[in-house]
Parts: sequence; C-alpha cells; structure tokens
Amino acid sequence: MSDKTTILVADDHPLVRKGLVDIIREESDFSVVADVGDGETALKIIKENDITLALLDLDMPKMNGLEVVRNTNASNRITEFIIVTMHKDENIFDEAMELGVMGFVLKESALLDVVTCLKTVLKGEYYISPALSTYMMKNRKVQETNASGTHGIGRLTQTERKILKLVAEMKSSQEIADALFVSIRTIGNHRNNICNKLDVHGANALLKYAIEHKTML
Amino acid sequence: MSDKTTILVADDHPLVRKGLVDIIREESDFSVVADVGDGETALKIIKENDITLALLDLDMPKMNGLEVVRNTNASNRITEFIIVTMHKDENIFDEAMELGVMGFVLKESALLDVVTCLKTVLKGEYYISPALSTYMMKNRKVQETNASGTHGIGRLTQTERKILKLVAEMKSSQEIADALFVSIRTIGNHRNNICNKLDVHGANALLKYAIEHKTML
DNA sequence: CCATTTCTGAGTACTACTACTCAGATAATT
DNA sequence: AATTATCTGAGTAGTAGTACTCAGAAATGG
Repeated sequence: MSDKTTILVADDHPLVRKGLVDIIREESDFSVVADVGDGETALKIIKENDITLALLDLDMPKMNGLEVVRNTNASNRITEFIIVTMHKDENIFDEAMELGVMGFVLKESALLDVVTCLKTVLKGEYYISPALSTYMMKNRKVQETNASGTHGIGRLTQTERKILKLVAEMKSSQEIADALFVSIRTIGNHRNNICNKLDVHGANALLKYAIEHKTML
Repeated sequence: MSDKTTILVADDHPLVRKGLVDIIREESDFSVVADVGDGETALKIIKENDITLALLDLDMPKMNGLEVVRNTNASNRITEFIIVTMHKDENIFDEAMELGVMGFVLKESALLDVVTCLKTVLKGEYYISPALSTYMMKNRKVQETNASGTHGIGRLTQTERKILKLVAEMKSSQEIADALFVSIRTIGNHRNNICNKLDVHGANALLKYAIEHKTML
C-alpha cells in the first residue's frame, strides 16, 4: 500500500464514469479504489472504506449525490465530497454548499477541470465551476446584507420566521394553519405583520419574498 | 473597392466601440464601414448600405439592438446580426434567436471571441457565448421533449413557454401583458391553458410550478 | 402593577389568479 | 375548401392573499 489519495467515483452513466476514472488514473498521486453506478452503493463503500475524495454525480438511481453527502455528514467523516452535475441549479448548489461540499463541477467542463478540482479540494480549498461563480457572488452579497442590515428578516419573531419558512415551501395559509394547529385567520394576521415588517406589498408578495430569501431563513 | 466583408459596429459606449473596431480592423478580410452610437442611426445605415455583418449592442439610446433587428427583418435582408450584451438574460436570448440573430456575445468574453464570432457567423453558423450554452441546451431539450413526451412542459407552445418563464421570474399577469404588448385577458387565458396542459390546480398553482421547474424552461 | 410584545382570532374590502365558456383572426395542414 | 392549432380578447364566478382595524390572553420586563 502506498499513501496515494483514495478516490471513489459514482455516476450511473457508464461512459461518463469511465471518462472520469480514466482521466483520474493518469494522475500518479491518485488511486481510484471504487467506481459505482448508484448512490446507495457509493454510501456503503464510503462508510466501510477509507475514501479521501468522493466524486458524486448528482442524478443517480436509488440515492442522489446530495443524499449520499447528507447521510455521511452525521458521523465524523474523513471524506471530502465533489458533486458533478449537468444542470446549473442554484438551489442545489446552495444546498451542496450548506452540506459542506468542497467541489462543484459541471459536466460541461473539460475533463481536465475535474482533475484540477480534485487537487484543489485535496488542498482544502473550494473548487466551483466558473459558470457558477455568479451564484457564489450572490451568496456573499446575501451574507453581507444579513450581517449588517437590520432591515428585514432580523426583526421577525420566531413564529413569524417559522411561517415565512413554510411560505417559502409554497404552503398555503390553510396548510400552515393546519401544520401549526391555529386558525387560518391567525396565519393571515402573521402574514400581514410580516409584510409590514419586511416592507413588501402586492399580490403574492410574501411568497415571492420568501422564495427569493429562503437561503437566509 | 475590394470584396471585403462590410461590418457595422453599434455601441453607445465610445470606449467599447473603439475596442471592437480596433480588434476587427486587425483582420485583413474585414472592413468596418461604420461605427455608430445609437440604434436609430444603425438602422438607417443598414437600410441604405450594403452591410454584411451588423454588430449591435443590446442597450443603446433611441432603439436597442433587438429593435434594430426587428425593423430590418421585414424587408429582404442581406445583413446578418450579432448581438453584444452585458447581461445574460434568457428571455432576450430567446427573442434574439427567434429573430434569426446568428451571434450572441457577452461583453465579459474576450475581445478575440468577437472576431471568432464574426468569422463563424460569416460561414453561416451560429456563434453563442459559451456561458449561454445552457440556454441553448435547454431549448434543445424542450424540443426533444416536445417531440417525444406528452406529459408536461413539452406540450406547451412557444408563447405559453415564454409566459411560463416570466411567471417563474415572478412577474404578475399585468407585467407579462405589458412585456408582450397584449391584453391581460390574453395572459389569463394562456395561464389557464398552461394550467390545464400541466394539470396543475389551485391558488398560485402556476407560480409554484414555474419556480419548481424553472430549470427545465 | 403597569406597559409592551407576542400570539391568537375575527370582520371587511380589495386584488390577483384560477376555472370555465365563448369567439374572432390567422396560419398551417390535409 | 375545410380542419386544426394558436393567439388574441372578453365575461363571469370563486378562492387565496393582501390591507386594514379591532381585541382578548399570555408572557416579559421595568
């Protein structure tokens, strides 16, 4: 046994998986110890073996890439995760960042970018596909606003924030009322108070606001 | 007179215009016969002269780049159009494609990419900034779905899909009506037809659906 | 003890969207 | 020439959410 970096590659598309494995094998420091085609198998291997880097496709049978991360996150993990995906979905990107995923690579990137990503993550740094830099900038901006400004969400009470979260999940007032065991009138009042505190107005104003700001809820 | 390719450059920002003209002048096959600062002048020159390629900024005084294209589209035109813009707006991109624009370049691209774009369009091929390839892929996917699948978005018409996109951007029916220059009743009917085709029902059903599926629009 | 905040519930008016029907104009297809 | 699809516009009814006011109960804090 050498001190090579152990890598797991998970992608349900054989051709893509082979491409990934081949390009990684060309690096002498790297050792692909497993390549699998679904999330469940990937999770099993990660839990039972000493995997340094796990390269996970987002769309996989049985368990997607993020679910794999979520299920290993609980225990003390030594594995770092890299998500590979075809789609630039901002919500998925946000969720991946929250889960501590260190690499996020689009399949439209060159294969060599994947190697760059692996090396970067191994150094403990983030590697995000350039095409997603927009999202990163957005989040940074959000955090700044959140830290400094008192205007908005910070002034909401606990109940109000809970309701706003449910609104962001596209629940109707009736559904929220049922979930919290209160009258729909109460929810209506809370929604109004929230609207006033956040200074949002007009049709579906809360729903729109909640969706746009759900990352800071 | 030689048989050089005649080019018009339109951009209201003098510095950008100079940069574009300079880089194009370095190509011996190309001849910049006019550089102007607003859409109206650009349109006039295109109509009265023999312009092969028109490089149009999107945001210009008096008449924007797409409006210039729209106004020359009617007559038998010999000019091919390339739109240059700062913003990645999917709707504008879609509209440009519908108008038959052959090139779409982001200002964040390298200047040399513009030359590549000009040469590509001259060959009769499309040139789209790589950063916008996502949008192109989306459209392709929609067409595939359109051909095969009967369930969902694929069955929507172009207008319906455009409206659904605007809904996903949280525009109200009134805003959409204004944007598309039609009655709000028309938008209402389209929304209803979309709801039926997608089999979604209830309050804000379309908005919820549009937001959840906006990646496939 | 009193004041404030928060949560709860209700009444009322208005607006936006959904749900349904109808219909004329246009363009493409058979 | 007739059919079909699409886009356009309108009418009408019902529902959800916004906007505003009022008010009682419980908890917090001076």
